[in-house]
Parts: sequence; C-alpha cells; structure tokens
Amino acid sequence: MTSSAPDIVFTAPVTEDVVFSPVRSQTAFEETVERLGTAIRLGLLLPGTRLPAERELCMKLGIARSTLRQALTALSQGGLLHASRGRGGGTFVADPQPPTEPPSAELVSNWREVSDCRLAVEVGIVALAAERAGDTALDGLAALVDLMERQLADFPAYRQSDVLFHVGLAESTGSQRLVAAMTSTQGEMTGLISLIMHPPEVLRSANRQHRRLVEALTARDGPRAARIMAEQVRATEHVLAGLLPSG
Amino acid sequence: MTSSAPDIVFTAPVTEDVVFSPVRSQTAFEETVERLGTAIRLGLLLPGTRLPAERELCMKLGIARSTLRQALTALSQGGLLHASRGRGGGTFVADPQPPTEPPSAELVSNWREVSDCRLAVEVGIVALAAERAGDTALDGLAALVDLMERQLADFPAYRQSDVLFHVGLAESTGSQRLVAAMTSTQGEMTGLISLIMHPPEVLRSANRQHRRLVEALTARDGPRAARIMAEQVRATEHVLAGLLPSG
DNA sequence: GGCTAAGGACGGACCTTCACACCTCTAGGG
DNA sequence: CCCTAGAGGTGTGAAGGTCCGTCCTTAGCC
Repeated sequence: MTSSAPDIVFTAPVTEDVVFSPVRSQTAFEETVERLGTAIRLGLLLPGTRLPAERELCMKLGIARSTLRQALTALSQGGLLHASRGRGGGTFVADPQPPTEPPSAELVSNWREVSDCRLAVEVGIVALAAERAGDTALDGLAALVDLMERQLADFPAYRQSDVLFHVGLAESTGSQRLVAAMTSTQGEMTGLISLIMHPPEVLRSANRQHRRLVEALTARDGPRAARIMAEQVRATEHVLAGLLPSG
Repeated sequence: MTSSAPDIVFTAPVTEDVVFSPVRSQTAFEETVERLGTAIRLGLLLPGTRLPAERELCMKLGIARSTLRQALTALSQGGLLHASRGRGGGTFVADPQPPTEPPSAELVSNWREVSDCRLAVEVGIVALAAERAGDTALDGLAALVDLMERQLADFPAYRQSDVLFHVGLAESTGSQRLVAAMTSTQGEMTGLISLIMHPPEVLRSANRQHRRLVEALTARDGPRAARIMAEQVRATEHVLAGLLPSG
C-alpha cells in the first residue's frame, strides 16, 4: 500500500536529529550578556546611552540584581559599558566602542546555515510587514534609506543604519518575537558581513533595493517585497560563497 | 536636519522592550520535557516508537542522565511515555495517546501574535525551500498530499499528516534551526487549530492549496509558493478572528 | 543459572541564582 | 559647608538545578 511510503520518508534522520539534538540551556547570566552585548554591538543602544538603574533593570529582565551585576561586570571588562557612581551616575554604553573582533571559525564554517536562516527570517518578516506595517513605521524606514544614501562612503555608519533598517522592518510587524529573531540573525551576520569589501557603488545599489522594498511595502505588495528581499540576501550570499569555504 | 529623525523613530520603546524583556532561561529539565512532549504530540514520534536508551539519549541531548530521567518521569506521568525494564526493554511512546487538553487561556489571548509569527515562519521557509528542496523531499511532500486526500473525513489523521507536511517543508531546506522553528510554531498552533470545525470540504480545499504549493516548489517558483502559503495561513487566521477575542 | 542490557534509585559536589542587608561614592540643594 | 538622595559596589547564606559516579532491579537470551 502506497500510503505507508510517506511515513518512511518522514521518519528520516533529519527530524530525529532535531528532536534529539543538544538542549543547551543558557544560564541567565550568559543570556543577559549576549542580549545586551548584541544590542550594543548592533547599535540598538547607542554610545552614551544610559541603561536603567540596576535595581530597575533587574526587575525588567526578571533576574536578581546580583546576576545582572555579573553580566554588567563582564560587559564592562569587555569595554562595552562603563559605570559611574554617585548621584546622577549609572551604567552607560561606552563611547569608544572596542573594535569588532573577527568572526569565530565556528561561525565562518556555518555561514551557509546562518545565511539560509537569514533568508527565511527576512523574507518571512517582509511578507508580514507588507500587511501590518503602519505609516509611521514606513516613514521611518524611508528616512533611514535617505540617511544611508548619505553614508555610502562610511561603511561602519552605513552598516549601522542598515541594521536599524532591518530591525525596524521587524518592528513594523508589531511582533516582539520577530524583532528578537531579526536582532539575533543580524548579530550573527555582522561578523560575516564585515569580511566583505564594500565600495560605495555596491552600497548604492544595495540601498536602491532598500528603496524599492519600502515602495513595495507602501503599496502593500507582499510578493514583490519578498522577491526584492530574497534577491538582496542572495546577493550577499553569492559574495560570501566566493570568499569562504563552501561549507 | 532631517537625518536625526530616524534615530528618534527607532529608539522607540518597541526595541527597548525587546532588549530589556524578561530573560527567562528554561531549565534543561523543562526544555527536555517540552522538546520531547511536542515531538510526541505532533506525531513526529509515533506511538510505539522506542526512544534511545537513557544512557545514550542523555549524551545526544547533552544533559546528565538524572536530568533526563526527571523529564522522562514527567512525561510518563503525563501518559505520553511508558517504560519497561529488563533486557529488550526501553522507553516507548505510549500507544493510547492521552486526549489533547484544550489550549491555555494565555495561548488563546496571544493567538494573533502566534499566528503572525507563523505566517513569517511558513512564508520564509517556503521561500527558501523553493531553491533548496531536493527531488526526494518534493516526492515525499507530494506523497503526503495524496495521503491527506484520503484522510479528509478523519480530522485527527489529517492534522497529523498536515504537521508532517509542514515540518517536511522545513526539513527540505536542510536547516535544523528552521525545522526547530517550524515544530515550535506548529506546536503552538495545534491548540488553536483544534478549536476550529473542519468539515471535509474545507480540508479538501486546504489540501488543494497544498498541492498547488508543491507544484510551485517543483517549478522553483518561490514567489508563487510564498503567495500560496500566505493565503493559506491568512485563511486560518480569518477563521480564528471570527471565533476568538480580537486580541 | 549466569550474562547482559536496559530502567530505577541514591548521595555528594558544584555552580547558578536569589534575596537581603549594608557600604561607598558623588552631584546638588540648603 | 554639610547633608541628602540616588546611584553603583559588596558580602553572606539559603535554595535549587545539574552533574557524576555508584549501585540496585528487572527481564530476555544463551
């Protein structure tokens, strides 16, 4: 009977690998370091920004103050934060950001998995944004495109606006989970993207895609927006494929 | 100068809410219960399936045996597993599966967030599958569509094949993370979907969409596949919107 | 009857997290 | 000049989760 065939096909090792794959539960300390660290490195928290007071922040994060302090100490030692005591003091995002360290060998070897995942996340979010994004959000995205247009010669600045653009896209869906997925994805991509040369002409062409994307979203044309995003992600992927081992 | 506008827009509370949102790390025990529990409830592990031996499984999961045993005990008490001792024994997926409990009030109130997230995940995965899915995977998906065609009158059986279809879709991308995202999403949706009536005519029309989707994937037509998937998810969403508080 | 592979049970060591109380610093007001 | 409010900095002990190693019990097979 042919009806048993699919059962066999889908009891394939792939599913089992996923079900039985390692369940690494990060500690609250580790997760806090990672959360705040990527937010800072991605520019979601700008240099000079003052974090909420420890006693307040630990409540927002749902952890004990001592645990939070472990994380803050680690980030301070890494040069991402600095604390000042006394009245009017607080914990601030460090002003001279430490240079971004080169991506780990592990990230580089997994680059295709990361990039594939990014494609799915970006396209999925764009599809949802096409029906959910409000006018305010779209205006913000358009303003960012204009800003990037003026940053073509300064890659670090451009890249930062680029991150804000993609995160803003996720925000426009109104889904906190999707924003989290996007920040996590962008965090992983940052290391890889830093490996690539970015002459202004390339950035200009990329930004043209951004503009077309916003236009498609404004027109509520989900399929077109998805196609534009897919093209852009694939373009980056092709460049990476030329630079890195095929993984 | 207008260039400062986007900064203001994107330092919006939304991002901060995400960065400073609670970081509740599940314990290894909890995560294991959830992982195995959803795999069983979704039918990824069929009744009668024998799990790997404890000493082997705890290594695969990267946890201590005592922790694993806590999880297995919890699942046994929940009626999802049963263990038999002695040589040739083992831990098996229970044969008469306990009835699915009604979805929690918390899930019902968040249904729109869940459904939005699902749209993004499904569309993103389909977009990637359109360029990655191999012939074997596509054959498997087509076989599942045929199977579902014969299960229109038996909703539980249909739904199980439906889950396998969507998970198979994720598998066809070759990305473990996306398979994990899909299983998690399907796990959340199951409770909501069980609230809806499913006359055979509705299932037949849904399955027609499945078939068109596979055709689009076979033709490597990503945009079309994404559109079909978006339509289908939205259809479910509209039904839910009619049943549940607007959330 | 013994061997063996499986689940079942226990106890101690280690680390994380937590709550609570207390100390130190510093800008700004009286 | 002092004093106070608000911020970070410190210490301690309890509680709980996780791990590891060890041993016990069951039951099929030679």
